[in-house]
Amino acid sequence: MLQVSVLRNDTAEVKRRLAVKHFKQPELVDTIIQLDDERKRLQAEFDNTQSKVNTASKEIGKLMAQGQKEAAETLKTDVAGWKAALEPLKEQMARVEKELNDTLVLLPNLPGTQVPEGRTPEDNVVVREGGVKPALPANATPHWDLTKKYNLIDFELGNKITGSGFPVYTGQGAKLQRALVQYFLDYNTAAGYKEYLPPFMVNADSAYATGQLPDKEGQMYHATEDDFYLIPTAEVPVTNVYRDTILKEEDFPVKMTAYSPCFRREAGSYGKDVRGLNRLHQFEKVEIIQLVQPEKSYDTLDEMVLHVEKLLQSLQLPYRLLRLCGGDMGFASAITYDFEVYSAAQERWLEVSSVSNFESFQANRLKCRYKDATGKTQLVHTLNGSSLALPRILACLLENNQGDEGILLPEVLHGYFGKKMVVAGN
RNA sequence: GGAGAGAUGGCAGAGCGGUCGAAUGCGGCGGUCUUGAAAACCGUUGACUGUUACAGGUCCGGGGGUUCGAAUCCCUCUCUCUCCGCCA
Repeated sequence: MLQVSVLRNDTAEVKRRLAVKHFKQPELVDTIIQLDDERKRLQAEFDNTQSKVNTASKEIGKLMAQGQKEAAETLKTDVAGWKAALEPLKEQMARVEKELNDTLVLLPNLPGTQVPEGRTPEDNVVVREGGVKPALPANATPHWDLTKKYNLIDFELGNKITGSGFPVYTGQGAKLQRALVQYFLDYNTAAGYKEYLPPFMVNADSAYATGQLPDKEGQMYHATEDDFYLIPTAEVPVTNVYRDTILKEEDFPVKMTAYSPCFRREAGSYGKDVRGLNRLHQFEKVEIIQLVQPEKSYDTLDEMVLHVEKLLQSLQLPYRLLRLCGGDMGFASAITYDFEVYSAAQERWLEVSSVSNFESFQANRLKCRYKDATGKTQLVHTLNGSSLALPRILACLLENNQGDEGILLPEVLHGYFGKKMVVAGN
């Protein structure tokens, strides 16, 4: 959520930047400022009256102590009049504040100046590519056949137990998942990220604080009996570690990493996008999160991008780095980089990581602040990224490394997996 | 699930319905002293809102009520702790 002060400071610039995100209702900016003016006016009026009540109440106390009953009674009559005036003011304030807040949450974060114009994924900018695409024979096997051939994943069994999009990993497949999670976590903690194992369900306050509510309500599974939401990413519970806190300078940088399963309803998805491991309702992911001072957040963003890039390099997968255009970015993000890996048998790029700087947008809802050197409290900047989402990494590892003997894994995984190759059998 | 106790400032811990945004201790910050440090002593130290600045307003787990006035009384919800039961 943006701060009203930002909107007031340079209204025209705010509208220009909202246009980059293809925000349809720039007039809401003016509405918000008007509502905020109204809020202040009502607050001032309310405060003045309340002040009279408070002063008079103290006076009554003194008069009672001195035994001046009748003077006290007179004052009580005055107070009753002021209090009657407070009631409608209170109602108006509540109404205006709700409307202000409801409108404010409709505004997406402002895109940074580096964000390219554009509407669709085609408008994203390729920053750089790395790795080497493997030379596979024309009849290379897609991962959904490889998982069957090597008995790694049983999609039909998942259908029976739960439904489509809930695969069951078996044998070598399950072990490879575990190996990847462990490798990613070790890689992150070695870089100074503190490991968390968070709850996989959150309450509405937490979902609201990171921006899943009210924007993406329909994308989360909701346990209505207890009003809990299954997390769509570890970002939600882990970022909420610092909800309602005030940090000190020496607490920075706050670096956190967490593994979690992620649950997404993915309403509206279909076709080749959902084939095999491409898009699931439950998948595994390891996330990295940082909270930093505002002036450091763009350096931190670069650092996180590099961190993920090196991880991909260590897996020896061909990848590319994209800077997302305004139309393809998330609601809360000021700038987002995506990493895609090349799925050689499908001959398409698959997104495996998304690294974003939210600036103070999330922190404002989180109420996560810090005291700067001058003693002033101000909002922190939050950033996060995937390192990494497992299913598509797995898909690429299988497809790109397939051979007659089996699937040769990158060296970094040999220790974690216990052997070099995925081979036929169970 | 049953019975009881509790929720106060960074922490610990007081708080008769009015003079309580809140004693005291610890911690933090500033100073005196010291070659430096420690100790001791003095001062200072919550958040939000609002104002050019002051003033003012709100906040003692959340919500509601009684009262001229609530941290203090009543209702309710949530959470924590102790005991019992059940349980991976």
